[in-house]
Amino acid sequence: MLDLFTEARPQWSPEELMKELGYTRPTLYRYLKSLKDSGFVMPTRGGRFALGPRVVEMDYLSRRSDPLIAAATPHLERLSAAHPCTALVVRWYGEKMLCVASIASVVNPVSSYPRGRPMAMGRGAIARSIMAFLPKQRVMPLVTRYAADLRSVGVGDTSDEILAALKRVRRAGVAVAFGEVTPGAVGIAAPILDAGYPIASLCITIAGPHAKGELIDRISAEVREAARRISEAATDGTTS
Amino acid sequence: MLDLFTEARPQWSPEELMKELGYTRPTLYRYLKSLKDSGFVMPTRGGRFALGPRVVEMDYLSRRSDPLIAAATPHLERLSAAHPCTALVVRWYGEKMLCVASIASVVNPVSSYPRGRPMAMGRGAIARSIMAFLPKQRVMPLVTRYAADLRSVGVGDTSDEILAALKRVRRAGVAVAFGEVTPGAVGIAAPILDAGYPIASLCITIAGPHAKGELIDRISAEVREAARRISEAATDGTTS
DNA sequence: CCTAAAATCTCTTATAGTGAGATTATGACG
DNA sequence: CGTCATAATCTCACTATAAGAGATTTTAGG
Repeated sequence: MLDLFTEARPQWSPEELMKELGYTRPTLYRYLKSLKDSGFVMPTRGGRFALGPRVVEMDYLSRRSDPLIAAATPHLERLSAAHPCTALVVRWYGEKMLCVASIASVVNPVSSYPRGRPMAMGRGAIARSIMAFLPKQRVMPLVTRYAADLRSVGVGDTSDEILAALKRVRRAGVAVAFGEVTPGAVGIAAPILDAGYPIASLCITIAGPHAKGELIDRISAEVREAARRISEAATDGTTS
Repeated sequence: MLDLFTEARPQWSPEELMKELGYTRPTLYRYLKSLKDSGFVMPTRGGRFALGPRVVEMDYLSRRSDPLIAAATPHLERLSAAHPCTALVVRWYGEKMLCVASIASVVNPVSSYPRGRPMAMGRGAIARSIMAFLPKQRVMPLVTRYAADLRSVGVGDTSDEILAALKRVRRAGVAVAFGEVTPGAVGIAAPILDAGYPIASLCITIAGPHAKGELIDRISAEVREAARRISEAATDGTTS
């Protein structure tokens, strides 16, 4: 039932939920009461329901306890102060990627990445920086699944070409993408690793006019170094 | 099971969960798999589990679709720009209060209120601004339940005294609290109403040295007016 | 106060879950 | 690569809980 609450449709009436889920009235009300009592949904105006306070609370708990966020925040602050950009960390959950922390140093950033925003796997520097470090058997299914996207943004036309491109990213330790997600924006991302396995990516996204040749090299080096330090800190912190 | 993930204990191993919940291994693993598949929990280092991406995603959905946040954000920006403070909106969920939006204009605010942080009901300007506008039959149980807190912060020693103090808040349209939640901090809060019923509170919390007599009056007027406008905008928006 | 709609209750019938014990999968170590 | 200990899953008999039709109660609006 909770999956029905989306960006496109954040509120549902009991009648609508009954129809959509195929339950009778007593059953639907029993589920609704259960979700209400636990705080996952709450009534809103007009007799409808929306996601409730428990969701807000749980995200707070998640955010407060994530060692990755603790380790990354100083770097996000530093990078966003040094460049007119948005600095963000995106976690890789094995099947999806979500932004978990972001700081913007420009008022109306060319790209907006609040926490919780999903990211597309087939395009952009973030996705590529993660794919480049996945083991062969984990990356092959993703390459196959997102082949069309990868082709359309010019990564490569065949699996071999795509894997060669990923190998170059792996060697460089950083991925750079021009306008793949947001027209006019440059994305520069490096993976955050846990024992060599990518769990997240640190990215700077900056408006095209600000980012040229030598500056991209400089930012790339800063992002790669910051990602390396976050990798160390986030995994050390958990171990101790 | 999800209630076990707290600020004090954000990670649990399957063995610990088995003991705490009293389930056998197959049952515990079946629940764990179900929560993993739906994204509510995720594995972390050392074979333990923490709250997962679904939580982060759902909070994003909640935040994006909340008309109260859309209506309040410009006011939070304006108020925090005008004073060296933290401006925040706290939602009242009938049994608990959570901060849902906050903007700080000082680097190390005397009080920190990120989204999702729970608030105490028995003390502070926010709680009082909400209680003052609740119908008699809703506020009486709260007055009884939090009598000790209300006494300890000087609101009143008896129910009658407490109700009289709440009546004054209601007449003023704003509650002011000195150091009740955070020593040295002044809180100034006004309720956000939906058809006369309080659903949230707009608050400014500011360091004591910055907040004296005439300035408190001025800020009070600004907060009251902003809360009134948010009340209008948030309920109009939902209706249309 | 009345009425329509929202919400809950009762109880028969249907469906799903728990856990003991067995088995398989995985990871660490030599 | 093989071994071993632990993590994780499977099977199935027994137990527990849920769904929904129809009735009833509660709530909200006029």
